Amino acid sequence: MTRRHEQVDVDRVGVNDAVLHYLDVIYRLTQDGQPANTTEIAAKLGVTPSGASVMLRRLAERKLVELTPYKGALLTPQGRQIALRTIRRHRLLEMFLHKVMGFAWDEVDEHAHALETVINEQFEDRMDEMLGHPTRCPHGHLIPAKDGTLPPANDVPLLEQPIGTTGIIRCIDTDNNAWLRYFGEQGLVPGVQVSLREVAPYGGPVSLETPHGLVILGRNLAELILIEVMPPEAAAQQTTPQHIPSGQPFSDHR
Amino acid sequence: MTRRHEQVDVDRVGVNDAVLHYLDVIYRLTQDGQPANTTEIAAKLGVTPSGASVMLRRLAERKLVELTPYKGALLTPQGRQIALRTIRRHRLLEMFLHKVMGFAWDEVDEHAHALETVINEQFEDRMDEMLGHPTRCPHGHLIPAKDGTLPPANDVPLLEQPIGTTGIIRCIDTDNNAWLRYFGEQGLVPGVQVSLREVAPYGGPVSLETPHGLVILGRNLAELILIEVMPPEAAAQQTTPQHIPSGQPFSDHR
DNA sequence: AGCTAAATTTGAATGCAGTCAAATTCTACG
DNA sequence: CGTAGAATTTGACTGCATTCAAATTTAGCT
Repeated sequence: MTRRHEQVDVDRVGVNDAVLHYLDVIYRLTQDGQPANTTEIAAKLGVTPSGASVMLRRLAERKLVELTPYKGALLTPQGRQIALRTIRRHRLLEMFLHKVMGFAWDEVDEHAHALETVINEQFEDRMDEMLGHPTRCPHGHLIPAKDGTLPPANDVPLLEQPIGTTGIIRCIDTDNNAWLRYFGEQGLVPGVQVSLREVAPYGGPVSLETPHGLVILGRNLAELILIEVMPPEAAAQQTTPQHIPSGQPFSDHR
Repeated sequence: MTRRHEQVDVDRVGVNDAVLHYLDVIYRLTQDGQPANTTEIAAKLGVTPSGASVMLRRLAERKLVELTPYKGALLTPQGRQIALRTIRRHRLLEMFLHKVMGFAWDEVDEHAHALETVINEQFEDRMDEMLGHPTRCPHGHLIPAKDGTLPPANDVPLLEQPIGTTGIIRCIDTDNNAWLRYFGEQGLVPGVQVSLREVAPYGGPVSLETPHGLVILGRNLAELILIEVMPPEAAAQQTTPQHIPSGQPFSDHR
């Protein structure tokens, strides 16, 4: 009966599936620093705004969110801690589903979502161990450490770089599975080297050079690519990708 | 939106976590053909008998159990189908947790229980495939096939055999984790060859010969061992086990 | 500043799984 | 065969997440 010293006493009554999903969604919506508004939260969770409103009040009573009525919700440090734990589990699960079980990267989110609130610490740790303590999910999002800190990263949006920039794709920042599948088909996955060739004006398409050839992407998709910029010298010589994760990491199934 | 042709339309509204756990428990309690009584069901689920009583009425309304008030509950064919699906998922999960993730056989039930109502068909199929379509869980219980049939088996209780009988352990029929751990320590796991040496009278201890030597077990534990009897000729020569699953299938962890 | 439209909250209600206490039914035994 | 004690069900209630409809607040525009 000794109390384990986790950061937050998550086992306290009242932190259940629903609460975890709310905190998860609020975390994602507040990453820009702005409070998450009720309608957005409701939409992400597939409930009505009135339902979300009621639930937000409950979360505020439990000191998991800081709620300014009619304005929006931010996470308290406690709420953030719990959210980060769920997100850690979600992303570890995605990695596990992809690397160990061979699910495609556009399939893992659905499964991980169902499992993230159900697995326990032992399961979490075992996945982490099996995967060699990964720092990113298959899409490239950072996996929070157990203490709630995020590993360092210097990802920048590809489209915010000057023409001619070369870098390694670090993240495809979307949860749209159809788009993910398309990115995969184009060879645009984390670890692959890309160079920004051309950006057509007035929201027009974007030309990228990849090891597999030239790729033309709509602006909306290209915006989702985050890279780590390579210094020009390094960019000049190296042309092979080092990693090639993809929708199909193994060979024998699906 | 085409409707998949599963046996039972489980996706119909009203089959949720709680229902699945009830059906699972009722299935186990009615395997002897006798109706499961309310108090037993309640105890297995950790709820009060009154709560279970109410839920049983609901399950009867949904035609998942056949309820005779004050007598007990049996599963309808529909209910059995759904229960078997959950049990299949539970046992596949146990196998997965043990073989793929390296959990000890006394740890897998807890995790599998949490996950069994959450995973979907795709996940189930993927595990099945990865494991090579196993027919038994780590403890030796049969894994129902997708169509709800049980694979053939000729397991018999070791203690119902005459002294001198030799066989292969097929199942350790308990969900008591402490006992499972002890069985594992004694080398009494599915696949291992045992011979029944001696049964002390008046409920006394039982002596077994295993590849690792002589084991003395209490009657209550020995009763849980199911074997497949070997013909005497075969029993005479072969002394090495062929399988050796155990709490620790891998070498590099835990 | 006023007004309208959108966002948000409130209030009343629902469905579900559970509790407790009281009433009912069953069963086994003298 | 009657009755005590156990098992079971019923009834009234709770907590939670949800819904819908109505009320309220906010924000944008002229």
